[in-house]
Amino acid sequence: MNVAISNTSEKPIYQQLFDQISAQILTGELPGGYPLPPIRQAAQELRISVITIKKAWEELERSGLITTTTGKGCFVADFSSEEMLRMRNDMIMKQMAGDTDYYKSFGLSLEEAIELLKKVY
Amino acid sequence: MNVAISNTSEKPIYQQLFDQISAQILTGELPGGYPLPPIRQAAQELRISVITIKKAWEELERSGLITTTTGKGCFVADFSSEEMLRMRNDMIMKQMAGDTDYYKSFGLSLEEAIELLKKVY
DNA sequence: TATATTGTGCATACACAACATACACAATTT
DNA sequence: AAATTGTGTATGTTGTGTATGCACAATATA
Repeated sequence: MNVAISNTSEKPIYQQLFDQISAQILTGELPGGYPLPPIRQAAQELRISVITIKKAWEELERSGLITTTTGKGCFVADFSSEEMLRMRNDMIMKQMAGDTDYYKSFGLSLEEAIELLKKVY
Repeated sequence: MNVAISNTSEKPIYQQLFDQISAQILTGELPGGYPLPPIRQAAQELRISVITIKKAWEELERSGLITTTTGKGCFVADFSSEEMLRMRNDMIMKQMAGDTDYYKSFGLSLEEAIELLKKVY
């Protein structure tokens, strides 16, 4: 497991975990069937509580990205390349829709948004 | 004052106020010298507490967008068109930088980002 | 100077993130 | 079959930050 959490971030730790792992799953970095580390081990490695790990894992399962079985563990779900690409773009566009609301409130046009995007990307 | 607050939003009320009013100032919708409504009046209109208004106004002053004087009121600061445009783009780009971090975590390229942006804008 | 109007400060209620610990279930070993 | 180990789960507690009401201080104006 390769994640980095920031205690100074304004985002909750469990959401940081969810964001990073869901990205790794949908980019294929974590293949289908891959076993996530046991929550105790993950908690110890990241120096955080078991419950915070569990909350992140819960969100991942709710999104259908992993399957979890008591006594066995948590495993990355299986997807085709097409499914993964579609899910990735869906997640990004959903986020983007909220982001652009903010830009639009300043009267920013699509062309201006693209220009600024090129600058910061 | 023309603002709409959502109690179901995940964003704090004071931040919703800050976002909307700062946008109205930097787009020229609220001209320099324009008097913001007294916090009591604003609180009554929006059905929220005086303190929440005050917190939003505080952030606006901290950003240099308004000046506030006890006993007198709060007034929109004076800016040239160039200053306003620059401040607007700065605020948007600052926000955009955080937004793109999320996109990049999915391995999204600039070209892909622009394509998706066109779809959702 | 008196009075009304404005912003400010303080103590509190509430929601949620994060925590330590104890529990229940499943797989493996003996 | 029973014990043991490993897994996720549930309970209760603490801390941080949003939002609140009410009393106070400073300013404007008559």
